[in-house]
Amino acid sequence: MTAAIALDVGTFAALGEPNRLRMVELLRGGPRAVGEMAEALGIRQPQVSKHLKVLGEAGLVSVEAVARRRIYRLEPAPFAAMAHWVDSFEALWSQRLDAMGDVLASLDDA
Amino acid sequence: MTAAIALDVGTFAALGEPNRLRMVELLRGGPRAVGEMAEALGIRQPQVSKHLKVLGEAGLVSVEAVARRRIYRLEPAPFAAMAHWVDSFEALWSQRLDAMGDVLASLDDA
DNA sequence: GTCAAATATTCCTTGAGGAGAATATGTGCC
DNA sequence: GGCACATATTCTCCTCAAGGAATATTTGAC
Repeated sequence: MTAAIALDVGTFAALGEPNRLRMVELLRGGPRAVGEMAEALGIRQPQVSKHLKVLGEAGLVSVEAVARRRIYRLEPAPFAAMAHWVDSFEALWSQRLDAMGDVLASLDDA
Repeated sequence: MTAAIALDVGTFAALGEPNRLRMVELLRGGPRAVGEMAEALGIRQPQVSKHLKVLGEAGLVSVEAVARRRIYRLEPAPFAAMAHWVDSFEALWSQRLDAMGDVLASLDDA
């Protein structure tokens, strides 16, 4: 029995800041060094480091030192936890999607 | 082709507050009036109303007036958007889960 | 060891947001 | 119309977090 990974509020709090969400979207394309992210996002390096610290404390990213650069990558666990959590809300929209299906069908007919 | 519902940072920001997350978890069990939520969570009514306002502005809840009470319920759309978004990260952990599968298998053996 | 590149940390200022208390608004009841 | 219940709004205080600028730290190159 896989103990469901607990979802932390901190995950949402960390992602609830625009620049941090952008950073996560960027890291979605693969690991990056701090400087690359700063340039790609048009944010000053210190801010990037600070946001990475927050993301790290939330467990969303991990670091690997390569030469004098630090490569950050997304950490799967919190995302898996989020997926599990939000999927448990599926009952919320599944019934409504039935009704919405009719609407979409009628649109397809047009 | 279903136009993917855009995920808003505000969704995370709204859920990134402990009491608001608790309120969402509570509403997960069905629609509730303000007073019920206040009592169930041990939060004063004005705070509940304020948090509901934030949740409403983020599109996470909707209201229905019944007599002199206001029934709040979860709104499916943002949760569906979150589910879609977080699922797009699946590639992140799917490979690692292969490796993790071996670990889990070895644990099962023990 | 010295210098330069890459990143982290500190200090400061400012603004946003949450809690508490009081009050306003709305709505049904008689 | 007046009253009581349910909810929303306002105000104040306070804490925290984000951005900017400067600086410290680490590490590689020579």
